[in-house]
Amino acid sequence: MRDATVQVLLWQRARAPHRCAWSLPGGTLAAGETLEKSIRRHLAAKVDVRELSHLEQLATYGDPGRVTSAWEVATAYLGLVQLGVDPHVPDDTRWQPVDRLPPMAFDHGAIVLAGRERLRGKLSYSNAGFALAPPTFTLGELREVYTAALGHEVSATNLKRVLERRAVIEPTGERRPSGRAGGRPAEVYRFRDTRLSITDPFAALRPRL
Amino acid sequence: MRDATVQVLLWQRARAPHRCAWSLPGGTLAAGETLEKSIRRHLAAKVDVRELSHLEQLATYGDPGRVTSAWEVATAYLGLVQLGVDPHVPDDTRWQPVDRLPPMAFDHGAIVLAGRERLRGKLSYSNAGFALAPPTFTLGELREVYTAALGHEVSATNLKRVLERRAVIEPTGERRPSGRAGGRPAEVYRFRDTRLSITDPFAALRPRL
DNA sequence: CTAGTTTTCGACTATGAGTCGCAAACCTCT
DNA sequence: AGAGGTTTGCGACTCATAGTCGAAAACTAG
Repeated sequence: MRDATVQVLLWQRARAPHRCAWSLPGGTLAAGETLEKSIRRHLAAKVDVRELSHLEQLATYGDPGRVTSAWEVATAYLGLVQLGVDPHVPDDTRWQPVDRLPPMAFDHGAIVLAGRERLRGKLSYSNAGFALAPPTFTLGELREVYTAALGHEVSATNLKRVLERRAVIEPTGERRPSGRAGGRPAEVYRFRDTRLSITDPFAALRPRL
Repeated sequence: MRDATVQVLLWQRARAPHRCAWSLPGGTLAAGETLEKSIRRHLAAKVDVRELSHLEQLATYGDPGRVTSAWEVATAYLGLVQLGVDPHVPDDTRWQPVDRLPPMAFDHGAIVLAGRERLRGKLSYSNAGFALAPPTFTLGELREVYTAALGHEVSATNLKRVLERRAVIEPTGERRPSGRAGGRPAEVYRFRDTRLSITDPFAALRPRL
C-alpha cells in the first residue's frame, strides 16, 4: 500500500530474455532450503524483509514455455507491506501500481493479478486488513485502504460495523485531528490480531445450535 | 464422495521409507511437462482420470525433512470425484474415509487435511458442489453430500433456497420415488454449471449501485 | 380408503447489511 | 466570543438473506 493504490515491487531486467521488461523479485531455491526462507532470502536483496506484515504462498507455475529460455517451475508468494512503511529500494527496483503494470517479463503479469485476486478475497473473509493498514488508523484511512485494495467504493459506516461486529478492529481511545480544514477529530482504531485468522464463512447453512 | 463420507485415494507403500504407511498418489515431474499433466499422468496409473470432476492446485510443500530420505519439493493438487462414480482401483490402493486416516507417509496427512479445508471453503462460496454430487439428485441426496463434506448438519430447506437464489442448481422437472417406504417423490435437480465459478463474496461492503 | 412416510412449501423471526440524515466535535475567520 | 464551514460518528429505517417450524402435498402399503 502506497498513496491510495496497491503497488507491487518490481525490478527491470538488464539482460535477455525479456530485456528491460519488469519482473517480480525472486530466484532459485538453494539445496535444503525452505520455500519461505528462500523467498525471504531473495527478497532481502531488494528490501528489508522485516517490514513484511504478511507472507503466504500463492501458487506454483510450471508450464513449459512460461520462461522462454528454459523449463522452470516457480512458486509464487504473496507478501504484504503496511501503508506508511516505505522501504528503501535499489535503483533498478520500483514500486509499481498494480492497476497499471508496465510490460512484464515471463508470466509475472498473470502472477501479479492472481495475487491481487487473492488479496481481495482475503480482505472480505479474514482480518487481512491488518497487513495493509498502519498499526493505528482512523476509519477514514481504513476506508481508503479497503477502497484501493478492493477496487470499489466502501461505505465507512458499514466497514466500521462489520469489522467491529467481527471483533477485528477496536478503538484505542485516542483521537486524531483531521488533516487540513478542521472538523471533528477521528477516533483511532487498531486491529486486534496481527496474525491472519479467517472469519468463518460457513455460518451460512449451519444450524444455530 | 462414497457412502456418506468424503474419502481419499491412498496406496500402501511396499518399500522404505515409511514402509506400510499410506501415501497420496503422485510422482516425479517429467522434463517439459505441465504440473497438471503430470498429476493426471501419475493418477492414471491408479484410476481413470476422465472420472475426475474437478482438479485444482492446492499448495506446494518444500520443507527439508518432509521426506526423510531426500530433499523434495512437491505440489499437491485437489481432485474431486462425484458421488456414484466408483472407479476400479488396484490392489494396493484404497479409498479411505478422510475422517479416519490410516498412518500416513511423509507429510501426506497434513496435505489431506489441507485439501479437506479447501473443499469446505469452496463449497460455501462457490458452486463446487457439482464436483461432488451426481449429475442429477434430489435435495435430500444433496443435503447428505453437503453434510458429509462440511462436517456438520445442513438444513435442506436452507440449502435449496440458498443454492436456488444463487442460481447454482435448477429443477429438471422430473421426480424420483423415495427409497423404501413410499412417501412423496422428490424433485430432481441438477447443477447449472459444471465449471467452478465463485459466488461473489464481495457483496458485503460494496454499495448497491 | 386410510394410515404412514417423505418431501416441499409458506409464514414467521432473527440477523446482517445498505442508506440517509443529523448530531457531535473541531477549526478559522470575523 | 460567535458564526459558519468541515469532518466524523451515530442512530433509525429499510432491504436482503438465513434459520425455524409446522402444515400441506404426494405418494405407497395394506
